[in-house]
Amino acid sequence: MLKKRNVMTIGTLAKTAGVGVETVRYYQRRGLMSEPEKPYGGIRHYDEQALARLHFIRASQWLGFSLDEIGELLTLQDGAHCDEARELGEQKLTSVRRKISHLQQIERALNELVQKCSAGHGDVYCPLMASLNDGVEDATTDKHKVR
Amino acid sequence: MLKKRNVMTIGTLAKTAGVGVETVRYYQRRGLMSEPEKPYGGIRHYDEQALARLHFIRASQWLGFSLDEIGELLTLQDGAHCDEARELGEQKLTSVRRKISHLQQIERALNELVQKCSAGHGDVYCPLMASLNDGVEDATTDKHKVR
DNA sequence: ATTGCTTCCGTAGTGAGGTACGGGTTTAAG
DNA sequence: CTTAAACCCGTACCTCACTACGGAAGCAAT
Repeated sequence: MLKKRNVMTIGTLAKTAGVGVETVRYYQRRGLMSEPEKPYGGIRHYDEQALARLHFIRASQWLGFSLDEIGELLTLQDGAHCDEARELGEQKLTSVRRKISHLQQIERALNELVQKCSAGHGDVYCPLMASLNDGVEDATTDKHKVR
Repeated sequence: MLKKRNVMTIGTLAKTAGVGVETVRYYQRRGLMSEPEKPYGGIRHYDEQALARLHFIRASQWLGFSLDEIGELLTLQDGAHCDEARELGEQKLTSVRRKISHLQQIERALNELVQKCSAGHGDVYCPLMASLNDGVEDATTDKHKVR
């Protein structure tokens, strides 16, 4: 007797993977997961592959890939496209590094402003506000778009 | 004769500040800028204060403040609320630091994966893909929500 | 058999920060 | 005087990743 191992409903699948039912359905609509055929009049069941797919998606998301990019990664699943996968990884790495250095600039500027505020100053005057009014002295004088 | 210095239309104002006209109008709707009274049947004009306000908003945004937070900062404009402003700055600083360290974890994980891919490996197998399938070994074994 | 939780399915709403559209008025240039 | 820009205004739409809603039907326990 073949025990169909770990057959799950969508609810169980979602809970096991730590996502919401709606999220699974959303991934299906996005084409990131397939919808299993449903036995006539009944309820779809999901197996470990579906669970693995969900894990794949969440792991990729954690690395900063968007759902569109994850769709692309999924087409490289067979392991025969390592170069393409690495390329995507490298692009993401570059963008992560850009974000880090942008945030570090902000960190420096903000830290300086907060320090100045903390160092008690005499009168009715706030260094932080003053800087916001005059333009924050961007540490590297490097103009960045906000978005 | 008083020369009303630098009276601008919304278009000039926007261009000078480097934002779109629609953006200025959007800030007005959000209550971050006031709409000057318009001379009967005519076109509103904006002065240097409006421009300064726009600079304030962009500087604050650059530091990572949301438009809601900027609204709050703007109520502290008189310089008499330095403590509150500093408090907001410190909170933002904390959140910026959290983002940086999160991104640094990602940077480490992604870098490792990309390195492994680059180090030529024999057969049809991709270390990056394998990690996505098995779960990325999060450097600090610290579970993060993706959002 | 009745209650009550799931599932199924489509559609719509959220939040952030805008951007675009369309129709009507001004104003400046030629 | 005519035309082209620029302004006014409200409303709708955009991205991203979900999340919520509502009604019908299935399934599990009492």
